[in-house]
Amino acid sequence: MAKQDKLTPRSEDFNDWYNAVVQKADLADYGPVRGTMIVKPYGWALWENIQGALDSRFKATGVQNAGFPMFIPMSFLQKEAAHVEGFAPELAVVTIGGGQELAEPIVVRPTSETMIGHAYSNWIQSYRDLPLLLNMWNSVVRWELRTKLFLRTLEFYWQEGHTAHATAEECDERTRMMLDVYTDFAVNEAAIPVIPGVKSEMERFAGANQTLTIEAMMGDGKALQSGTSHNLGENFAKAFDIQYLDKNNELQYAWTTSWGLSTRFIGAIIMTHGDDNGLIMPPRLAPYQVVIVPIYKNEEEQVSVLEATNRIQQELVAAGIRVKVDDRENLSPGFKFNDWELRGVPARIEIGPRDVEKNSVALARRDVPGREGKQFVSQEGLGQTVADLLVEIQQALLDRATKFRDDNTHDVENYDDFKTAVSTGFARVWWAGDNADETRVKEETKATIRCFPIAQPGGSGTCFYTGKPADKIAIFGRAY
RNA sequence: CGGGGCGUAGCUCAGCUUGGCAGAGCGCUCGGUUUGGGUCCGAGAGGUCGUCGGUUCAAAUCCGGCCGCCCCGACCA
Repeated sequence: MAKQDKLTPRSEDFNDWYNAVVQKADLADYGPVRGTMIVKPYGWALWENIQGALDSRFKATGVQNAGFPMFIPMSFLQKEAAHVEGFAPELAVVTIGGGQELAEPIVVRPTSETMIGHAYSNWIQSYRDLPLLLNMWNSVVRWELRTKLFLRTLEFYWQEGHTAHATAEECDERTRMMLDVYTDFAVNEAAIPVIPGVKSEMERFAGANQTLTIEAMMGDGKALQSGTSHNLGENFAKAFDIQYLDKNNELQYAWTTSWGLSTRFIGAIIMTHGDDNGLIMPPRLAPYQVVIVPIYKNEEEQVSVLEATNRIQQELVAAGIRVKVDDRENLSPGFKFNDWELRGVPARIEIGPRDVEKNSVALARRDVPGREGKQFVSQEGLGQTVADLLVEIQQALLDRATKFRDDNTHDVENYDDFKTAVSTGFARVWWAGDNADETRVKEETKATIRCFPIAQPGGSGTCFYTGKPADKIAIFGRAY
């Protein structure tokens, strides 16, 4: 195996790097229908860890999981004007069932607000029925024209939460609460320093009064919307007649929210942390946190090395660490090192005859390549040593990503500087433009308002584009 | 849907200009060898050359239709 084709360096062709890494790291493959994706076990394991981290957070806020049909009557979509207008171009529609032409076409859900609206209008009669807090883990279908593994496929996996409330205040609070959940998850589980903020009117979800988002910067400086939380106001309640009697026996419309995070987030992890050697998984979400590579020349060494390997594996498992032992025959250790680096396993333990003799192991960290990242440590207390290292790696990834984002985010005051800024990253600007201005900026620079950050500096300034007085700052960037 | 590129082994591709036995590297299987940063040797398996038609004694190769995929644009979690 003299030379196996290497990854295209990220700096050379980020897109090519991404496509190669997704497939070579065994996360996913293309499905037979254009734009569809097969998620492979390693990729799905990552998704399961994402699900676990989110699900427990949802439940901690009182949310329960449920399942709803993937088939939605076409007429449901049409009940909310903005909603149908937004989704009509990308619907998959079933017109034949069981060999018979259907009386009414059935839509494969692109999202479930309408199905939820239907159910909630039946379930909600009284203020005592509120709040109603449900979530579902499912897949949805949107007929996208241009697709890319994890980032945009015809079908994708996600969770969609749907809540109904008695008051506008509670609704608002829940919208914000779920944004905070996503932010906490992204920062503390995925080590991705997202910017929580408010979407502009143009980027708002079809049918929402307000869309909140977490925006992340990828390794090429482009933005990725990584999770969203929508305040739907009374829009869907009015369209689906979700009404309840309040304490004064007066009929009121409910206030609803919806919020989602998809397998797109896997793309965010890949593009935030990966390097020229492949993936780097954040330890808290990594399917395998440590890989052990045993090294031996002959049978005698094999026996003692594997004995030590098993013992160490058990100790690490007992310490709550997710461990993979690579006992594949006929593959050299060097090959395995590269292989697991490509797959992004955060830490690697090498055990050879010399280690058995000296009661040590070689411990390498994925985020620091080469010799610098490798150290020889005692087998004594290895569980704790590794656990500590994983915490350190998690923090280092967050620090590095934060620095990268900050280094590539620029405060600008004029259009020329703006264009320079968005060619490599984000521009942070005072903004007082309208939709037409935003459209023009997009046409001229490909950059859009990613969000108005929740954390506003206060005060006021001058809009870089219109020259008008502005009271809020916006983050602009080119987006996936 | 507009512009460009491409369909040959599981993957990456050569062969096509000038028609004449279906190829290489990687991967896979078997045997041996090796193993502390992408081991080496040997033997194998594997293809209706996207598809339909045309030209020809003869088509992966020339001509036409269709289908599909990739990249760039418009649309998007």
